[in-house]
This record gives sequence, C-alpha cells and structure tokens, in this order.
Amino acid sequence: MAAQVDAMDRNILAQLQEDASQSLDEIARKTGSSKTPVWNRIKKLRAAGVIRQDTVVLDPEKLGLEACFFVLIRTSEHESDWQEKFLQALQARPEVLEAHRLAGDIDYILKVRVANARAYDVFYQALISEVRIFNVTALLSMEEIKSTTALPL
Amino acid sequence: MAAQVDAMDRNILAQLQEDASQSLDEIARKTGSSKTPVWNRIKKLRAAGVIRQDTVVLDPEKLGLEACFFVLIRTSEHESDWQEKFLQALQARPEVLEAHRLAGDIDYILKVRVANARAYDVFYQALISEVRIFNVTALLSMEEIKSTTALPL
DNA sequence: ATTGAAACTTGCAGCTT
DNA sequence: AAGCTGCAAGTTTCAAT
Repeated sequence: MAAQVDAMDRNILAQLQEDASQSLDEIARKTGSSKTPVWNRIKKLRAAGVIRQDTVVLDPEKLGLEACFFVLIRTSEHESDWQEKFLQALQARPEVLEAHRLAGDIDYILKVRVANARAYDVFYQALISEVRIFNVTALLSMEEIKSTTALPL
Repeated sequence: MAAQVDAMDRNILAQLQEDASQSLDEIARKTGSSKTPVWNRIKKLRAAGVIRQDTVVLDPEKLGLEACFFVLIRTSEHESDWQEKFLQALQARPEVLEAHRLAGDIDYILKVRVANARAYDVFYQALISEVRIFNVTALLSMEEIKSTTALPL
C-alpha cells in the first residue's frame, strides 16, 4: 500500500505542501537538486497517487461559512444497504467536508461547514429524514486553533 | 469579515479548488469568461485573503500514515496561560492536523494523523506530560468515507 | 544528472468598447 | 469601468547527451 518514497521525495513533497506555486527551479534549489530530477520525481509521485490533487486553500470565514460542527453519530443499523445509502447521502452534500467510520461506541464522525447554526439545522433535518440514525451529538467549534492540509513528513 | 464575492468569483474558486493546475484560459473557458478578467479576479481574491494557499493533497496511506484519531479533550484549567501553552504544544506537533476549541461539555477536539496506534500513544503521552488535561477520549477512524478540502460554494 | 529547446502560460500594458 | 489583444518573460515538458 505505501509507496517507496525516499528522503528527497519527502523534501519535495514538503515544499509542494507548503507552496505548490513554486517553480521547479525554486524547489530544486531548496532541496539541493536540479530541475529535471525534481520534475521526474514529481511526475512519478503523481502517477503513484502520492500526490492526489493540486488545489487552493480558501478562507471559510471570508466566504461566509462561519460555523463548523463535528457530528458524532450512533446508528442501530449496520446492514450494507443502509450504509450504502448513508454514504451516498454524505457524498452528495458539499457541506460535509469529512466523514469517518469509527471503531467503538460512536459509529461515525462528520465535519460539517455551514454559514450558521440555522444552516446546520437544515442540513441535520435533511440528513435524518434521509437515513435512520439512532443518536446524534453535534460539537460546535468556537475557534479553529489549528488547521493544516500538510501531512507530517 | 466576509469578502464581497460574486457568482463569477465563486465559479472561479470552484475551479481552483477542483484543480489548481488549470491554466487561466481553461478556467476562463469553463466559467464563460476570458483570461484577463479571470486573472484580475484571482489576483483580487488572493489579496483579500479568500485564497490563502496553493497546495497539493497527498495520500496519507501512501506515506505510511495509516492511523487517524479524533481526540476529545476536557480540561479543568481555563486560565489564559494554560491555554497559551496548550496552543503552542499543538502548533508545534505536525501530526495534529486540526484543533478546535468547542462550545459545551467537551473543550477541544483534535484530528491527529500518525503511522499507527503506537505512534499515537507516543504523541498522547508527550502531550499529557506537557499540559494538564482532565479527560481524553480518542476516536479511532476505521475508514475515511469522505475527505475533501473543497468548501461548499 | 545536465543541457537545451519547443510549447505553453503568466503577467501586464495599452487599446477598444 | 471592464474586457480584449498582444507580447515579453518565465515555466513546464521532454529529448538528447
């Protein structure tokens, strides 16, 4: 499952995570290499799926998305077609930024970004009308202390 | 706080979120505009801080980061210098991808990415030795059902 | 791994509507 | 004001060595 990624690859990935708009020359300089080998490695890392996507990070507040909730879900249903339906409902909703199936007591956790508490309620009502859920706890974020897309390398 | 962002801006942002490596011409074509206005808008969105960062999304599994935990924290301490110390500890640890201060019963939630359960324990022991924490619950992710960096526009 | 070169892209100035 | 045109400088992509 894990790809072979050496120290130079990690250096390059760290640079890209930090600022993907850097030119090859700049990355080459910072990693003590030169343009072509850096380019070949990036190409290989893309092909191997280590690099999944080029994207931009947006500021949610500036876009009026001022509320963030973590939603803890317990369900009584564990059949595969319930799960399938639940999964599709989550995929279809853009306000769900993350969804994990958990080990233990709580079955799922979601991270949901919306404009405000009212918008969360609309989301919540829609979700529970689509799929049966036993118990829900919503944790409201008052402050994003840290938020990074950068994985530890 | 929220910037003035019109429908065309949102279209452009949606394109950039999806694939930031697209050329201006491509984005212009898809949004029914042309190169210069798209360029001007992107420049303005960067200056306004709506676009924070250009980055790449990496695959954690391919990098050997196979465990993801959500950590629910209760503390008895609410003084500002405890909070400052806690915050600095989180900022300093690259395995903490997100940290939120919450409303209600639970004080903080963290999202932590590590190689395995042992690596989590090392992190956890280090954290509680640095700052006093009243109660911790770790939720282990078995499966990442959904994960996106794209905000709903 | 380095050089080099073609194709493409960006960033901007000046012109047009 | 806002978009379109055009172009120089910079960047990517890749082949040859």
